[in-house]
Amino acid sequence: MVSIKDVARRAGVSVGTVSNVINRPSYVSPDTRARVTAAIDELGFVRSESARQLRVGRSRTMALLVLDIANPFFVDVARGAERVARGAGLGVMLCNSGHDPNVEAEYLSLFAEQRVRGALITPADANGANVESFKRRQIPFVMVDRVGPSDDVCSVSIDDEVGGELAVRHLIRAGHTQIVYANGPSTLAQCRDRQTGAERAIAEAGLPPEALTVIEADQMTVASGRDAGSRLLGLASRPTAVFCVNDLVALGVLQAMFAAGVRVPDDVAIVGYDDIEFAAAAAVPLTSVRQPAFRMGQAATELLLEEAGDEAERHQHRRVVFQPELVVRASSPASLRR
Amino acid sequence: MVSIKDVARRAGVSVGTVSNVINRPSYVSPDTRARVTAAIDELGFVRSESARQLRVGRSRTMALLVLDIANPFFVDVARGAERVARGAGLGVMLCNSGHDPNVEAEYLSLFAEQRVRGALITPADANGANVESFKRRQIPFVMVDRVGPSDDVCSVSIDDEVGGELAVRHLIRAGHTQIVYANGPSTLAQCRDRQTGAERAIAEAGLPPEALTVIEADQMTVASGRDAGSRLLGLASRPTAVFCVNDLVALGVLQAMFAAGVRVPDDVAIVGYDDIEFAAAAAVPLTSVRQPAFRMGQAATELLLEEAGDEAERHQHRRVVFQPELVVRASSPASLRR
DNA sequence: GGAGGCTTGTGAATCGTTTCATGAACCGTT
DNA sequence: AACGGTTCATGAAACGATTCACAAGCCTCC
Repeated sequence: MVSIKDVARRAGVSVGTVSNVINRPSYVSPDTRARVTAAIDELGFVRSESARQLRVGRSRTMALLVLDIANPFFVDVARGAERVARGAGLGVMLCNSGHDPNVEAEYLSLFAEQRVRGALITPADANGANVESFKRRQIPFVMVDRVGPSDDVCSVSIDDEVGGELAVRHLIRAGHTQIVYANGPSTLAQCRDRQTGAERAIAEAGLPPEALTVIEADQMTVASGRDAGSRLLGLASRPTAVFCVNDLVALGVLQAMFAAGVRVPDDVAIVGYDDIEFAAAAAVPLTSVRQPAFRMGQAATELLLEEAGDEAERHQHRRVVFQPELVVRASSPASLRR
Repeated sequence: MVSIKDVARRAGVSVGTVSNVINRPSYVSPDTRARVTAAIDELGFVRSESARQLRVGRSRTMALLVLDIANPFFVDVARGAERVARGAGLGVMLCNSGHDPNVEAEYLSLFAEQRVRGALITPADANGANVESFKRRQIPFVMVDRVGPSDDVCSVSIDDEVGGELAVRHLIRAGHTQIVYANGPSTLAQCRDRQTGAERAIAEAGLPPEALTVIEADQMTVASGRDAGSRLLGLASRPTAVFCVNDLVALGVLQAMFAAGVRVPDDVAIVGYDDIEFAAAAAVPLTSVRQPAFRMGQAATELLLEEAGDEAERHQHRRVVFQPELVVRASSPASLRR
C-alpha cells in the first residue's frame, strides 16, 4: 500500500509538504504542488483515513441506527439524513437493529470504537439501557422518532397524538360512528399515543367511548394487518371504518377486505399512518397520516452536526416535534356514501 | 478520551499487557487480567478502531453500495449481506448511490480511504468507469445483480432471461395470446434480458412475435407503472395479460386497472418481478418472479470474505448465477376464465 | 546446582498521517 | 550591508493501538 512517504520520495519533497498539498494547497508553490500531484497520480496514492483520524482525533462518518430497514418510513429518514450528511462532507453508516436490543448494543459499541462523529438512534430497547450506557461514551447523538427521556438529549419526533386525532376526526366528519383502531403492540409509545389521539377525537365529537373498538396486532407488518382485518370482520357489530397504526397494517387490512369481498371504501373506509410510497400505490389509494420522515432525518442530522460541531459547548439540547398531516385518498372519502 | 496507556497506568501494568488482556486473554495470568479489566471498566475505556486499524493494516467493515435503497429488493440484498457480515465480525456500511454515477464515485473513493475490507457494488454507471478505477485500488469487491464485464471480477446475479421466460410461459399456459411486456429503460441489461426471455417463451410456444407488445416505462417505479397502465389501456387491441419488469411497475399497472374499472385478474392478468413484500400485500396478491435477493446478498458477501480472507491468493473469481422462481398468486390464475 | 523449559510481563518499534516550530531563501528598504 | 518581512519547505513529535524479541522468575529433571 503506497503511503505519503512514497509520494514524498517520488516527488523529491518532505512528507509535510505532501500533506500540505492535500490539505492546504495554497501553502505550497505551484510547481512543487504540480510535482506532488503528479506523483500522487502516478503511484495511485489514497490517503489512509484511519491514520488521519488517529492524528486528528475525529472521524468523518456518522451512524444511523434504525429499527427496521424494511420499513419505508425509516428509509425516508435515512435519505433525509444522508442528504444533510453528504452536504457536510460526512459519510453515513446505516445500520439496522431489527428491534433487537442485542444487535443494538453491538452496533452502539461498534460506533464507539469507530469514534463516529455522532449517531442518530431509533432505540430498540424499551427501558433505554443501551442508550443510557452509550451516553457515557461522550459521543453526540440524537434520538429519532422518540422523545428523549430527559432533557440532556436531543430528539426529533412526531406528535403521534395529533396524528391519531387527525385520522379519527376525519372519519367522524365523514359520518362514521363505529370505528376500529387496529393498533400495534401497546408497549410502543407510538401506538399508545396514536390511540390516545383517537380517543380524544371520539370524545371531542361527543361520541361514546364504545364508538372506538381497539384490536391489537402483535407486529406492525402486512401479515399482522391481514390477520387483524379478518378478526375485525368477525366483530359483532361490523365497523364502517378502520384506522390503522401504520400503512403496512392498513395494506394488510385492505387485502383482507378484498379477499372477503368487502368493498373499500364503500363498505369499510381505511386510514393508514406513515404515508409510505406504497400507500398511494395501493389498488385503492390509501388515506394516510403523513409523517415528514425525510425532513425528520434532515432535522435530526442538523441537530447532530450542531452538537458535534465547533460551537458544541453552547449547544442546547432540544426536542423537535414535527406535526403530522392527513393525506386524504380514495380509501376514505370525505363523506359517507352508502 | 481515555487510551490504553491510562488503563495501563491505572492497573499498574504495561500497555502491552493491556493489549494482551483485550486480544489474547489466555496470555495473561488471571489476577492481572482481573486488575486490567477492572481498570477498563472504571475508566470506561473503549479501544480506538482507527489506531487498531492503522497498526493491523485492515479494517473490520465492509461496504455495500446499492442503486436504490427505496427498492425493497435491495433492502433484502442488504439484509442478506449484513447477516453474513455480522457472523464474520464485520460491520456493514450501507450506502445508496441513487443511480447517480457521481455519488457512486464519491462513495467508492470514500471506501478506498477507509480501506474497507471489501465492497459489494451494484454499479450505477453504464460504462463501468467507476468500477474500473476502483479495481485499481486493490480492494476486493463483488458485483451484485450484474455479471462482471470480464472474468477478473466476482459477481452474483440472477438469470433474467429465465425469469422473463418463466413469466410469459406461465401466461401462455393460462391461455393468453395477447400479452404486453411493460419494460423499464432498455439501457439496463436486466430489462433487455427479461425481454429476451419473454420473446423466447413466445417463440417456443409457436406464437407470432406480434403476440408480445412491448411498452417502455422511463423509470421502474409505481408512478411510471401507473402511466404505463393507462397507456396500455389505450392500445388498439386490448391485451389480456401484462408482464411487468418489476413489482413497482406492476403495482402501478394494477392501480391503473382499478381506476379504470378493469378487473384483475378477470379482465387482465398481471405478473410482476422481484416478489417484494408488497407484491403479496397488494389488494390482489401479485404473481411475481421471485429473485432470491436475501440469498444473493449472502452469497455475495461469502465470495467477498473469501476474496478478502487469508487464502485470498488461491481465490478464483467466480460468477454465481441464481435461478429465479415463479410465485403464482391471485393476479394471474393458472387458467384463463372469461 | 546448573541446564532447559514454561509462564508472565515488559518496552520499544511500528503503522500513516497532521501539525508546528524552525529555518532557508529571497525580496525590497534603509 | 544589514534588516525585517514573506514565502516555502523541512523534520520531528505526536495520535493509540499491536506485536515481538527479550527477560525475570519459577519449576523440573538429571
